Amino acid sequence: MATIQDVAKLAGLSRTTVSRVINRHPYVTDEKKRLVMNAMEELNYVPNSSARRLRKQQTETIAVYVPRITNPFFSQMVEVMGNYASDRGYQLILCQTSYSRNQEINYLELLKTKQVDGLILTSIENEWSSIEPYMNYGPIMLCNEYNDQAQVPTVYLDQIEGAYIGTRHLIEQGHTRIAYCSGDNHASRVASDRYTGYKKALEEAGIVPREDWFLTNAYSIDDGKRVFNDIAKMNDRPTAVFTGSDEVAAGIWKEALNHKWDVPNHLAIIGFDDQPVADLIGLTTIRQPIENMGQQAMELMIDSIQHKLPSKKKEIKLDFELVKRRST
Amino acid sequence: MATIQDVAKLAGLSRTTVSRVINRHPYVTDEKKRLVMNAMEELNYVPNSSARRLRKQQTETIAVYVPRITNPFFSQMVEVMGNYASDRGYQLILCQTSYSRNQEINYLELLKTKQVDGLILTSIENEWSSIEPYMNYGPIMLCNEYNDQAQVPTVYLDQIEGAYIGTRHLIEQGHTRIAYCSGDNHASRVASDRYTGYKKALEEAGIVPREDWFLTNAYSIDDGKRVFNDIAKMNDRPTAVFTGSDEVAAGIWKEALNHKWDVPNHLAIIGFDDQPVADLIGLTTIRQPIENMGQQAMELMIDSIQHKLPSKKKEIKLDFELVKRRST
DNA sequence: TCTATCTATGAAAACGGTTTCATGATTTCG
DNA sequence: CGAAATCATGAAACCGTTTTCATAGATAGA
Repeated sequence: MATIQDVAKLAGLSRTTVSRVINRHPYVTDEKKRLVMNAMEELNYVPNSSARRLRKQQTETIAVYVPRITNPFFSQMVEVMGNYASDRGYQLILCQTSYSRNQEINYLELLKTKQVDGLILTSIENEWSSIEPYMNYGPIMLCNEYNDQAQVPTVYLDQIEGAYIGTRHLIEQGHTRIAYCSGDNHASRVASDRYTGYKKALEEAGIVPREDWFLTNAYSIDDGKRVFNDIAKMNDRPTAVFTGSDEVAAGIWKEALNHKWDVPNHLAIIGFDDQPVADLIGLTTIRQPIENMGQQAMELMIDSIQHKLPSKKKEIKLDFELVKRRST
Repeated sequence: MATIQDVAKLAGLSRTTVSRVINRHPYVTDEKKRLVMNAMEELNYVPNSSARRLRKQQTETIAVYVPRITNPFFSQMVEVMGNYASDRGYQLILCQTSYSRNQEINYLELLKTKQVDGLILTSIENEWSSIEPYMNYGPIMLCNEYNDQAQVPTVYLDQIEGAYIGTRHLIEQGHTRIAYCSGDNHASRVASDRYTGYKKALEEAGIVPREDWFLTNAYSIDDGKRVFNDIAKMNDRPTAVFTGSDEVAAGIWKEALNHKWDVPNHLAIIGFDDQPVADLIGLTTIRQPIENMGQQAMELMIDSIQHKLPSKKKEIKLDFELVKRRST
């Protein structure tokens, strides 16, 4: 591999001048510039990025944390983030925490060892106090997830509102017996806020939330199937169910079909996210503006890296949209 | 940030000895080792990865190319690759080519500039001759995609066989009027081989493939919907359709339902991949062992980086499985 | 015309590690 | 007991850039 030294020699100039050409510094005559360009071309030279990183103390790489990339919500997020980063000359390192606290902490070392310039968390597994110390080593941002203690830029949706909209919709459809079904991540405000929004809608309508219709630990299609069976076994059943994701909703519906239940007449189901599958099967759902979120977060991150902005709380709140289909 | 020099000073030793401790070299007394450990602890020291990369000439990072991460086939692939890489201490850089030749070439520079130790291609947009020169800069591997000219390790499935199995299944169900529907990437053998397999099954059964039932450019759910409408408009219609992905199949089915067609009686549909959505909607499909492929590819890649194996053709062929559901 | 500023270039330092080489102490072995 | 091998450590070179500093010529302003 040719080095900058080789180029300098061939061009009959110093390393410094070659470097100036590469980095588009002023004060290089056109003639020398041409000499350097030709030499680079001839040697098929490209600057070594490790050396560059070391000297410039920056990596042009950003880490994005997701629980699992196979979750369509997160893969959509990563898609837009990756494309936007690429447009601005940044690489994206994918960190899958697999819902594991340890894995999350492991990956945080990336920032400390200067393998990335900054990181974007789309979910949090640990208490914020475990994450905060890493803020010394580079910018950290939240996207989707949010946290009261975190003094960092945050692009998010008001999940209270999202759940409220969904639950209200069910109430407007005439339901009063509405179950609630979600994942439960204690370090995450997303889950608790949704429950708050759900209760708010119920209470406004004079309905008392029932403990036995509070179903947790549901993330996947399979979890949805299990949830359906739990509901089917109840003596006193709900007529509608609010879910925390389209996958779970799809699982419930699928299993309901297996048991010859009619959706929405025997059970109305509302999903969350508006993933492609929701349109496919006709699921009413609450759309999250994923593209918008992902792009804004990445934009903010790159800006704060490039302008070395001090980290501070800055909230960007986006809006939900109810998408009515035939499951409600 | 503390450097190795700071640690050395605090421990009263040389940089060399500190480096030895970090890298678990032999020939360091337990006492000095302890001194170094304490100093590192006290200074909250971690080695700077850029410096390390520069000196060791390796990055412990691998690039994975996919067309789009939102395609569930590829997100599953990336999930297992990412997890396996992480287990072995490697990072994964995600490169989305967006089906663009330019974008693919852009990303290839990553290898040349030594930002990654190697790269795994799950699809190819350019002619192999455009990619080959980059083999000088580090190991390249194929996973899923394959190419006759590429003298590189390849983990793949025999797509002729996959399409053959699917088409045979349709024939065994009594169909003789079978349409073919897929994407069309000319640089990829996946597409052409599938068509070969399809024709092989037809010809064995004495059926002549029909040009007007050869439908291309189908990748997404929306494409599937379009394809259905194309079929519906035909005067002389097929009774079954072979598709190149579960998404496309799902789109066809969805649109068929909209038009009150009965699947499989009016139109039998077979998908490809066996993604979660296939189980959800009851789609017959051809399962690809994605986890297995991804893991084997990543394993091969890391081994060849660590043992500096010379790049050569080495084919690992895995098998398909037909999953029968109610769409056929 | 003289000085201040701007332009153009290169030598050397710096980034923060790892590896090579040299050296002395200690152990092993014939 | 002497030579060879092994153990333990540090100085210095090295990885390949960018940045700082120094220098000199050209230009502008007074």
